[in-house]
Amino acid sequence: MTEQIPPHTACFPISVVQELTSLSARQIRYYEDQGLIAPKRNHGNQRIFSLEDIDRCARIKEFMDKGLNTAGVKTVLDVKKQHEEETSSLRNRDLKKLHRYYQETDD
DNA sequence: CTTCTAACA
DNA sequence: TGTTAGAA
Repeated sequence: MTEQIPPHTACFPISVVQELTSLSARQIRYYEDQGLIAPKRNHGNQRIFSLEDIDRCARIKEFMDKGLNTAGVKTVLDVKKQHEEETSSLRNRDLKKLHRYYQETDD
């Protein structure tokens, strides 16, 4: 009865996002129009957000409050994503090095 | 009652 | 961005 909710599974209505992010429904829908978020829809065409979507909304709000427009937010988010991809690929290289090291060492 | 879209006093 | 009308 204490199962956790996978961050990527969408199951929250816009009202929950409003309470958790202090954003208005208007702003949340605007973010979607601008391509900043892509929440799923249920059979009634209502938006359903995942924890990742909500977290993204909160981060978008931070930048918007700092005066960035939607284009600026897109850029920042893209740069941040690229940085994460780079660091992960670097970790993979380190893992490959370790893998080689142990293959050469253990015999 | 809640959410959606579209439009504008 | 807020708000509102009308539909779902």
